[in-house]
Amino acid sequence: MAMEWTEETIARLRELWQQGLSTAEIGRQLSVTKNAVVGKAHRLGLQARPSPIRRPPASARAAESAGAVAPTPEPVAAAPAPVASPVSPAAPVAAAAVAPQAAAPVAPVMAPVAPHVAAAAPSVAPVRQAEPAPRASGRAEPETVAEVAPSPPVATPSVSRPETPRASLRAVSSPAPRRSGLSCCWPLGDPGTPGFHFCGATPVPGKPYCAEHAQLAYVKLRDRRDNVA
DNA sequence: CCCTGATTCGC
DNA sequence: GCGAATCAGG
Repeated sequence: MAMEWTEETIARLRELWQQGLSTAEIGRQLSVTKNAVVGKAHRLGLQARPSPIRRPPASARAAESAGAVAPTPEPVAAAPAPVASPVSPAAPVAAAAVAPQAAAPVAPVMAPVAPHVAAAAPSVAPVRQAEPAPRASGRAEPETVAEVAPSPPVATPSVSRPETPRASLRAVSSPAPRRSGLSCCWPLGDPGTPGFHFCGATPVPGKPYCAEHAQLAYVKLRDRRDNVA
């Protein structure tokens, strides 16, 4: 079954994507695979993030496998093309925001809406709710940044919810790019069931959620490998 | 191994 | 349009 990309879902995708969450993380929150997220992001024309890899152009591989003839490599007027880095002209910002997983040395903190540029800068708030165990296990915590997660209003209606009532941190002054402007896209109910719907309340400016759900949405939690869905 | 994101291509 | 499969780098 193909995912039904509703306006709300797309809004969430956009929001999460822009927050700099990994595709996999976004996928978890949306209950789709990272592939779906990436694929959709592309189709939506969302700005590509610094890719860890570079792949040879399709044309190159196609030509190579298609008989290895390649009589006319460059159809256009020469122009050796400087190539260099495939990075977009908007480099300054993007470049500064690489490696989200190499971010915060210790406690990830909040930074709810901060563009992942800010997230990459460990210099943010000193963290008051210091997490005792940095999970010291060899490698550094990949899950950093501002991990936001809907306390599973989605899914798992039949199972219990071991939710820790640890809500805090509300997103306040944050110059997030205004989007939404329509209705709160906080999911309510079980996706796929008749009762499922989105909140629909008036969102706070700059966020896709209403005031109440924004508080729920921007809660930091460090590991949610597989709750939800 | 784990992770990441990008692209391809059958559906 | 969708996303699994695949690729490729860290």
